[in-house]
Amino acid sequence: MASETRPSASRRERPAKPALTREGIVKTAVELMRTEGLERTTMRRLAQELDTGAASLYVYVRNTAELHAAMLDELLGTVDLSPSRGRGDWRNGLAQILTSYTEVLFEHPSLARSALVARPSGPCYLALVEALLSLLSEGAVPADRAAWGVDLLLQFATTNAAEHGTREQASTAQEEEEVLAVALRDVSSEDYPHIAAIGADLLSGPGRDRFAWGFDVLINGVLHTPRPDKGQSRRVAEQARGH
Amino acid sequence: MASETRPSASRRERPAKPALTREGIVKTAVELMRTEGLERTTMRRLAQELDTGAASLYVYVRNTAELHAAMLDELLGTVDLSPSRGRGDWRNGLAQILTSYTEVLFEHPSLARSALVARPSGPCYLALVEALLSLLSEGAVPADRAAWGVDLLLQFATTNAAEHGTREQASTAQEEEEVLAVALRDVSSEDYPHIAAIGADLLSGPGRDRFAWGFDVLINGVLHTPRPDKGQSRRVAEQARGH
DNA sequence: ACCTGAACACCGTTCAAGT
DNA sequence: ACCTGAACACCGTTCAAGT
Repeated sequence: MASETRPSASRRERPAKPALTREGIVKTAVELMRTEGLERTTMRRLAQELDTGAASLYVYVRNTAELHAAMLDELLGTVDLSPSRGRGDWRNGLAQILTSYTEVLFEHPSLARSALVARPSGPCYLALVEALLSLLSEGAVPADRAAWGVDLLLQFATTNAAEHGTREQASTAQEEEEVLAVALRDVSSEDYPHIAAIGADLLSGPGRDRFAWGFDVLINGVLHTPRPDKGQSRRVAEQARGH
Repeated sequence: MASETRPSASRRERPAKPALTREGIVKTAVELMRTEGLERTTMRRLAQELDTGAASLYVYVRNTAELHAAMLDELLGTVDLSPSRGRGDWRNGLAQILTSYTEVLFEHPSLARSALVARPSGPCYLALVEALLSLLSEGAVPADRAAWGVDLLLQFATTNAAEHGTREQASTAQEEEEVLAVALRDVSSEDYPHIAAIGADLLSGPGRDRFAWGFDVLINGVLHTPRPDKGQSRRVAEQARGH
């Protein structure tokens, strides 16, 4: 049955076994994650996809954590940073970039989780930070607050993606959310008066609204909160720079 | 050699194999995590500690995720909620509770990570939420903002614990932080002008100061940011309550 | 230098069989 | 009802041996 289009006995349509490269490994890993999820993107499974043994991967990648970091930076390359060049509406630009960032991670919550632990430092991550800083400076946010604020914004967006997000894991998550909803509804108004009074509003609203509100809270907070330790911190920073 | 104090041949000083209970399993798991870390607190290892087979645990616990959730609630029982009863300084009380929460999770970053995914709903978690809500209401924070603000505060504290935190994993984390520090220092000031200008300040300051500043940002932000969707959200909440 | 097979030391979860 | 051993289907990582 159309056997002349099948060039070899190997799986899929890969015609010949391509030479291993770090980049090829990482790209295959991202593709595998897209189709089967991070859970199934194991060294062994990935090696199988590349028609080799798991041990071969260790020539190019130190361990699983490093692989995940490289995959994350690859993924961050798809974040839309173009709003950082639109003059005028810095606040909206920030929201757009963070929304794009969230959307990218939303499809891979487990990778978002690993981003919380292993701080990325690849080129795409740096470009993202640069874009956020440029918009904050356009908004006249003092540089010292912007330095720490970027972290807060990215932490917020990353956590959001790690918490919610799609994939099969969502079924379990939704189940747990229902357990929590029931627990909140059945709460004794004697033991937990405030919870009982607020009730369902603790969980209400679509994620989009909560994200938008949380983003505004952060921006407004940064605008209203000077860094208290300016003198000391500047000294520390200058020491780190070698002054 | 003092063989009369050794009551049986079983491991440790457990004199007789105690009956399995859910509570006993969870407590043993927490103890095991304290001594060997969450990574080694596996079903098999835990069963070994309880002198039984891994399969027996599945009578009391549905799976590993549920075990982790139960362990987390057990741990949350040690968070100091007493500042919620000190009238007057609500803001400081909030900071104290969140600091205690962070400290508890700090010793177990991997559990903090799982708290980001599997929303807890145990009694100790509810008590924590209640304490935070009571202080926010003392501070005259509008109830609708408090409802969403609690989430933001807990998310912030949990993420902080998941990111930093002690244990052996810290060595890898510190290494990655150094990689990032080098990347930031060597950044091209043409490609990344803002990063180059701010430089080391992006990573400067002790975690304590960043936490305190982040907390202030959140509180100030909540105080300055009304929820935009009041009407619709209240309607949804009332529907959920059955009005 | 790169690649491999085999091994080491583990996992979570299920299930038939026992008590 | 509770507990068990054994099995199933996997893991990450290392290492001696090959090319």
